[in-house]
Amino acid sequence: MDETTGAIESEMAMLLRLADRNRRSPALESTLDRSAYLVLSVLEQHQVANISTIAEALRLDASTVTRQVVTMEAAALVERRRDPADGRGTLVVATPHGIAQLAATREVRSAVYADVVADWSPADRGTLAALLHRLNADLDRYARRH
Amino acid sequence: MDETTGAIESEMAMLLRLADRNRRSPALESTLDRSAYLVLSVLEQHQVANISTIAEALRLDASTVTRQVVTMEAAALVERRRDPADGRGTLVVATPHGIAQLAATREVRSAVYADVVADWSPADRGTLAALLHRLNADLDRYARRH
DNA sequence: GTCATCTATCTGTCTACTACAGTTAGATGA
DNA sequence: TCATCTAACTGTAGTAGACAGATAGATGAC
Repeated sequence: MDETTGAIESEMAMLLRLADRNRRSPALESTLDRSAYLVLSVLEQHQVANISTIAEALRLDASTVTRQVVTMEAAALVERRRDPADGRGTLVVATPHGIAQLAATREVRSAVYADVVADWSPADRGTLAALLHRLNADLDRYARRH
Repeated sequence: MDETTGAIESEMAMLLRLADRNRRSPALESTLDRSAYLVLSVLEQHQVANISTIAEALRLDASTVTRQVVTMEAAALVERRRDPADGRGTLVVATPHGIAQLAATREVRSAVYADVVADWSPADRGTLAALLHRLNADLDRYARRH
């Protein structure tokens, strides 16, 4: 077990804590909560998706996605329709309101991170973004293998 | 709003999701959960700490720490005593069992991350650890300012 | 010394997020 | 056409956390 890996682990533990704390930052008040934000991000890429596609993209249990989508439908962020090609399936699409909320939330959240890394050099920010991207890919691979 | 900041934001959103998912990885079964792990990490540095010190270190509400510590006491991970210098205060110390569990949990969690970044170069791992450290410091500053 | 005020903790209550087990309705192949 | 498979949904439960209010102990001005 090398030093660096231990450091990554402990930084990650603290990062998760602090990022969770940030979730309740006043800046994010009246924006989408994380689950709706992620579901709409998936819909942005797929246009239309069924429950299992969303669950798979976010590594969530389908029952979790069902409930999130039901809540989001009540908030008029998405619409649900029966899949004409498969009567068991539910097709989910973002509403214009959902799309607008996604954009607004993304704006606010990005502004928060812009503030957090305000005095980083562009090069460091680029490196961070790249390493996080790679880390996500590897975490995803790990989750699939286990 | 520059591109890179937007990328950092979306990578962070996904990172939080995937890391949360990892929390339930079979590898972590029968190790400390995140809250106990973090509380014991704080105690490792302070030896003895009262509730507010722990809350402050982890940016948690004191009521949250109270409950975590009560739970941990029931699991024999910590002991609580009345502060002799201040009858309102509660001093918390790790038990030998708590210390052993912290070490074991750290081992397992580090091994998971070792697996995740297995094919990274040592240089890239070092860069990741350093940038995460810096990001944590800046998130912490952000949380304090807002 | 005593009282008003401050502070450390604890309790009550609530929310967000998620999983697992079990049910149901529709699809599908022998 | 029936056994089986599968997509989604419902019931239930657990973790992690906040905020508001209660309580008991500390402290400073007088």
